[in-house]
Amino acid sequence: MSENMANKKTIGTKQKILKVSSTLFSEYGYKATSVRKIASEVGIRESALYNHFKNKEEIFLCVAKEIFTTPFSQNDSDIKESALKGKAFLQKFAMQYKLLTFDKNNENMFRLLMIELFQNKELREQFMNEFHNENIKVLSEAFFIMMQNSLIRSADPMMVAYEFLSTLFYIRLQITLLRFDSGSTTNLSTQFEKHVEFFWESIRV
Amino acid sequence: MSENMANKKTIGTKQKILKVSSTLFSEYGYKATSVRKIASEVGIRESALYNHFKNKEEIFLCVAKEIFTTPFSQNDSDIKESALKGKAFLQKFAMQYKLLTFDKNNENMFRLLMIELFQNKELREQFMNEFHNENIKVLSEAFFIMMQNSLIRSADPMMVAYEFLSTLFYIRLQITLLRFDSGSTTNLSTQFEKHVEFFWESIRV
DNA sequence: GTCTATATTTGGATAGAC
DNA sequence: GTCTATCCAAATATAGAC
Repeated sequence: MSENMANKKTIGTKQKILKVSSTLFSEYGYKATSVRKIASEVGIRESALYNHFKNKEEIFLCVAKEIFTTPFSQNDSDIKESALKGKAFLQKFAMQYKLLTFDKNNENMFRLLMIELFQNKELREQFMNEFHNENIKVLSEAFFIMMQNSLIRSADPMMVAYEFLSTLFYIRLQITLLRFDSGSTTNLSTQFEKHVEFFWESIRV
Repeated sequence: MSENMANKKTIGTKQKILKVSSTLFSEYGYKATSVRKIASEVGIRESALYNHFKNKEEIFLCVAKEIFTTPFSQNDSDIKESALKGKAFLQKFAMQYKLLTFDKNNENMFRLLMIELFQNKELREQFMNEFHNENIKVLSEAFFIMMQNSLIRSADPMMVAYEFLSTLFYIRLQITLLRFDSGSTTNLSTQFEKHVEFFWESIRV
């Protein structure tokens, strides 16, 4: 409780290191981010960093841990209920996805994920498990329920989930790319909604 | 003509540098690939590299140039003809995409693109233009023709193209990720075909 | 916990002999 | 064109004073 405020200096520094590192790693990647730059932006000397972290990699792992901590899923009973709403469920799901896309912190973590995806085997596995499989699971359960209730045409629920998710991912990637260059995303920002519209027309009975 | 064979040593070395660099860059990215490693794998000293390229960046640019040189498009008359075939056109397009996904050289270039996408503004622009827009253009023209001929339901052709392309991209990314870890892609390898099946059912009248 | 100073490694690049 | 030798800069990390 009082740990948060107790010796603010220590905790503050460690948190500041993580915040700065998070920004730098997600902008330049692991290799191109030097501890020098981190220390400099935090406002301390490099040697002082090592009072808080064993080495550069430990800082990175600490930052990377947050990539997949975004709670995003709904519990099972929630799904069953939501799925019965058909299109509204898809809208809700897509809106959550859109929210993450435009959330500053999630945006950074998504970029970091993309940058390090082919450099880090563990990230690849987490991407597959927690990013892909987790979403597929939720979605295919929902689509299964919709099929049972004849809201949508009959098909492999996993396949439908895959189709729905892949486009969400692609939209997110494109938006993140544009925002990285401070480009306008006005055209793309409605893409999530359009996707739901198109997709619902594609599957409804 | 005889340039290919004339002084094979010189040309051979330059080509070998590019080949080795291509592999290393697409595995570790620009920053994490050292000229030392390149020279070592080529079998020459670092200093000898500089007889062929001005510096490391020039090597990279030379390699990166090949990312978007994959001929993939068909000419316009071809499209009009193919589009009339409806589903067969989609199958053909998806098969070309699949071929690129599993082609060793294209696979490397795709990985390099993904690794450097957020590190290199020019690559981002090329990705948007030559990778995304080019495909969207071809596809939306085809879908437009299909709509005119009442082969598919009426909708925004660009939107339909976007939906079709995004899933292809996602499949490619997943397969490339799995293959990087020497994982099995048997489940995913039929995903392209399944995608076409599902998508055609979604849009046909 | 932070600083100065320093050790050590790695990486990009050049000069000049052969 | 390639080699040896060398330089210089940048980066990770540690030791010890304050």
